[in-house]
Amino acid sequence: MSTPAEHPAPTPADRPLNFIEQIIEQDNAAKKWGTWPDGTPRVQTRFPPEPNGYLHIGHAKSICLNFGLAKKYGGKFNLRFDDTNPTKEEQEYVDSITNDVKWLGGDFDGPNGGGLFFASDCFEQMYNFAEELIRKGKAYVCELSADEVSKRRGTPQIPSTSPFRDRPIDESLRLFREMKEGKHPNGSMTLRAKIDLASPNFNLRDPVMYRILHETHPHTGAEWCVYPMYDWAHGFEDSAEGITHSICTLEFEDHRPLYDWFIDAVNEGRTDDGRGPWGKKIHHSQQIEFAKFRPTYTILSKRNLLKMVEDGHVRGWDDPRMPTIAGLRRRGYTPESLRNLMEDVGVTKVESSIDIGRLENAVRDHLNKVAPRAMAVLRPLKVVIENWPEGKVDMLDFVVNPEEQARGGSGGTRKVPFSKVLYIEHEDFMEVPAKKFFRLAPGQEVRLRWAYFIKCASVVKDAAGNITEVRCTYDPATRGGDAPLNPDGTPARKVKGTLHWVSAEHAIPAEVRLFDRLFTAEEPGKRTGNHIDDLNPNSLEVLTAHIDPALKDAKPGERYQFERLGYFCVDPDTTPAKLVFNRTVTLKDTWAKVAGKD
RNA sequence: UGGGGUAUGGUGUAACGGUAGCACGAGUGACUCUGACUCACUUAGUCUAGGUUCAAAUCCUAGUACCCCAACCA
Repeated sequence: MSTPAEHPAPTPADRPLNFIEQIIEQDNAAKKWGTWPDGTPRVQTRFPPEPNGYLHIGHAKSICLNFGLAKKYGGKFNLRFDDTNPTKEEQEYVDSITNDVKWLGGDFDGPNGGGLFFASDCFEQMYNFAEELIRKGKAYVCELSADEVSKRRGTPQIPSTSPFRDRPIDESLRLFREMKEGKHPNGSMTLRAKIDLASPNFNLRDPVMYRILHETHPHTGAEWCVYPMYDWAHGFEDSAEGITHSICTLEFEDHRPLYDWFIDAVNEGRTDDGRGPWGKKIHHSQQIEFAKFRPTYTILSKRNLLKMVEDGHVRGWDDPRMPTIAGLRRRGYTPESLRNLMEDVGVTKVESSIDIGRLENAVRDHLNKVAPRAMAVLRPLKVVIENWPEGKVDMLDFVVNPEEQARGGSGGTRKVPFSKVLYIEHEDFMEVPAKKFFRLAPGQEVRLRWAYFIKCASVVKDAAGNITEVRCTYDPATRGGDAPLNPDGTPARKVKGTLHWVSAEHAIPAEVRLFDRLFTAEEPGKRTGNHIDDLNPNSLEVLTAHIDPALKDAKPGERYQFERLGYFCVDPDTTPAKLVFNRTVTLKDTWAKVAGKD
């Protein structure tokens, strides 16, 4: 199995608090948000994706952050679809997002879960609040087209204008109702908040609250033809769900005044006890912004990811080369490794980029602990053991997880067949060995992992001079891979190199997909403005490997370490007739570094 | 140009007027039946210029660099 042991994600209590935790702890100390029935200070967070694409590694940070906070402070975490724009949203995305959030551990319906929500469930209420704002003189229907609004936008110094700004309340109310009833075409009018047309913050220059969209919505069907804009809707969704800390990314920083303005506008004239002309005050959560997760050699904008899929640069949203959660999962990443990484990079307001190598390290780290080992040869070189009897098969003990063994566990063993004809990795042999190359070479002795010491006797080449076969002898006294012992118990001789191998007649074929990064530039598109120019033409290499027969019935999603090669995950393309593996990541390769220097 | 943000080793992050620390990377070595893992050591930093102070990454002043904002997207 791919996960023999459950490794809880670390919750380092000794780690210094990040700035959001500091805010929360101050709030908790002041009981700013009240308490849960059991007396714990209330903390409620949410992850609010728009269902217009697949989730990616950047979203993973937000999910881990928001869920992590709810868990740490005994609060609740909501999953909420911010589905206010039916022109872009689809059920497929709702499904994939729900799945990905759960997979990552964003347990919105577990013990720290507040539940699953849709912004569209609040449409009725939001609409009523919008009418209230009109009646309070804080919103008006504007009949400017998008183009005209743009033209009248002004500059930082010159205010925007709208000839409809001072239209009578009754007229706005009538028109807004007509908008809702479908009496006006798309784009003919909008509801705008009456804030400040001269504000240096353009978000406050009478932002649009509602636009007309005669469109079917994945969640509400044909019920509505007016849809709320993000700024108007978002604070309400938070309010309705009782969110305490509304965490978003940095680019929303100058939307915060608007976020607050809308809630304050509704609360104007309302009272705590609800005895006033407008009723009871609504909950006003606190927006907090943090910096995105930005890995190198990666694009993350949904638009560009969608284009990669549509233009066929990858095989789909879940292509193992994609930075999507679905892609990473298929590639073999574990939720634990992603959570650990997010914990590791921390939370700040500094726009920083994360070396993509840290992702690779994170998954190596976790898989090293949990992945069972196996042997597989990617690029075979035939080895014939000259002094091995024809037809003889030796079943040797193979330790399934040496890491577990090192930690005091059994590690488990299983049998692996050894016979006269073997395959080793082609690059593990050099006819003229380089400096410090302590693998197989003429006259040189190496260990075959868990098997025997072998020594290279001769090399067979084809007409073109390519090495086709290496002939070796084995030492029967080294069975199991241990050196013969001196009388005092010390090894009689040492070999520097240990190679992985498979028995040619027993090994089974499997398709193995080797991935490299999708882009060759640290910041794709920086050079030419188009990330496609930085695509790595060699991001996928497919070959047929010879693998340990014990993996014959491996199931999609299972993860293994192919010893000395890397971590591999069984791909869903696997059928009973054909195994397919994805290489998640290679092992660290110090030799490659050394060899590369010469 | 107006508004909103952010600057600490190569990277990510701590230090909240009092010894600039941690992690990753990199380098060296040890160990090793995975050139993996593990372990040890080394490496290298407060954007600039002034000022306040016994003492400044931290406070003040003036700069500089980078990011975001003028969708009926979120």
